[in-house]
Amino acid sequence: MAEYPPFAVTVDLVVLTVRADQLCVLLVRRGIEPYRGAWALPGGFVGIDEDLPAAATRELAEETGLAEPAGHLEQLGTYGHPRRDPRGRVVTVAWLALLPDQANPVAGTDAASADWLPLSQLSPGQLAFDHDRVLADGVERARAKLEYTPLAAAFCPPEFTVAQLRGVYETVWGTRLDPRNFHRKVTGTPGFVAPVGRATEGDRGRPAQLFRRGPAPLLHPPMLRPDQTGQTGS
Amino acid sequence: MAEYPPFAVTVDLVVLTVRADQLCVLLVRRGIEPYRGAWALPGGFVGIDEDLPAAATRELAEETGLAEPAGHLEQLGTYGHPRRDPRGRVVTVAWLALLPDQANPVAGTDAASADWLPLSQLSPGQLAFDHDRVLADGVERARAKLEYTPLAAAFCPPEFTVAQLRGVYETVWGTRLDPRNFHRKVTGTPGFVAPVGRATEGDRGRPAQLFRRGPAPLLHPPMLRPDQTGQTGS
DNA sequence: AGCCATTATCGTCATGGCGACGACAAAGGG
DNA sequence: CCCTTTGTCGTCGCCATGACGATAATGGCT
Repeated sequence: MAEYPPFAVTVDLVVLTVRADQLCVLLVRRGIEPYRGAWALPGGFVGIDEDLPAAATRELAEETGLAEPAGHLEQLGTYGHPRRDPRGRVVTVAWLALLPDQANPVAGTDAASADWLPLSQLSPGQLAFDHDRVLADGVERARAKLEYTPLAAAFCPPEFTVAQLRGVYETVWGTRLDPRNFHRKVTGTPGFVAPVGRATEGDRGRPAQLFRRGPAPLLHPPMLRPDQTGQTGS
Repeated sequence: MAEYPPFAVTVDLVVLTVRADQLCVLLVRRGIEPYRGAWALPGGFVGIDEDLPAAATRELAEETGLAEPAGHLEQLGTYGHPRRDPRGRVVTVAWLALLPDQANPVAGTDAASADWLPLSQLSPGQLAFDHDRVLADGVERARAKLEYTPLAAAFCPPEFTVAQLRGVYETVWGTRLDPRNFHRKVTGTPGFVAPVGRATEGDRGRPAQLFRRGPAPLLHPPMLRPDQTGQTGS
């Protein structure tokens, strides 16, 4: 194999969460060159005997301090432009993680500091390497997957209300959804959510029923995103 | 960079086409170890200065003799189990290609012979490396994408009839679709297909209108797959 | 030529999901 | 005790869809 071009292989993570009605991404501030001082997606090199999902899970645990008990992790795509890293030929396998807002301490295991940044505060060209595009692809994937999978629940704690779930959709899609129709849709789609039997207490307004993720892997029919065709004036 | 584990990076192609009412995949017979004599997905090593999409396009051109004029090519996923290749640590970026049945000569640029094989004739464990799984993922992706994209047209020549398009769906999904409802759906979804203005001649039955691919990147609403819960007699 | 098989295309009708919205239930705060 | 807030259930009309029937336009056959 020595006759073939040697590559370095890394994993990078697009870790998304919803907190305070904002879609946020986990970013680290780079402590070394290149792009020293810039924000970047968390990630690292894959060990020579390490499987790719294992590397992604390991990095996620290192950066967030949790072993993905809840949430969701899937492969997003691979990016390998010859000059994406000035140090040499690095191919990175990007992963998308959706996590509930667990107020992670995000203790930087590495020297770099990490933090949740709202997507609305990020401007293009702000991230190191090609991470702007990776992040954009991840967000796009997340938005699309909310339509036809029950993955919105990955942003919620194990038990959640219909309103919390609706809040996830509204935040990720940037739209408003009718509470009554949303309630009908969620509770009416088989396998989307499963009732716990208990209700919230202590909040404002009428207590809400608690639910868990249902067993359905896909939403049939899908959750429809409202008409996004701008045109404010009807 | 020499301090980081060296990987070999390859691209592998899942090239699908529809011919004779069969979903077929382009496979090559391996001429060297490992897996000598076994069928495998076409692919090869990525050049040290070569971009990943460029490598995929190059391999596709080498194996099929065409520069992807029609059809569709997208990244499928990356597979990198530490022992997927006995020769060493090889990470492969798999790509999915959908092509019209152009009766490609499939002149083996490499010494290996290549051919179209119907999926129905393949049994699990028949392909080299982890290509069984890569192929399964590719087919699954293709089936899913027919639902919400106009990509079925990628299996057709530049100009095609509604019936040809329906045949693609029926073959890839393994179902039957009502010709009248399908016609209404296809011609009624904006941007799915664009009428050419001419019609076929010389075939059996009434001449059919010719269409081209429309500009829509997504199908709204999606093409629904018939209830697959049918317990067939088998 | 005439009939028929074949394929393409248009219509009709009932059903079901969804958007818009009204109504009621169940809590807390003044 | 009323009012506000939030959750849940119902109703109505529209539209896309599945299940057909009907008609149009060809080729093949006798």
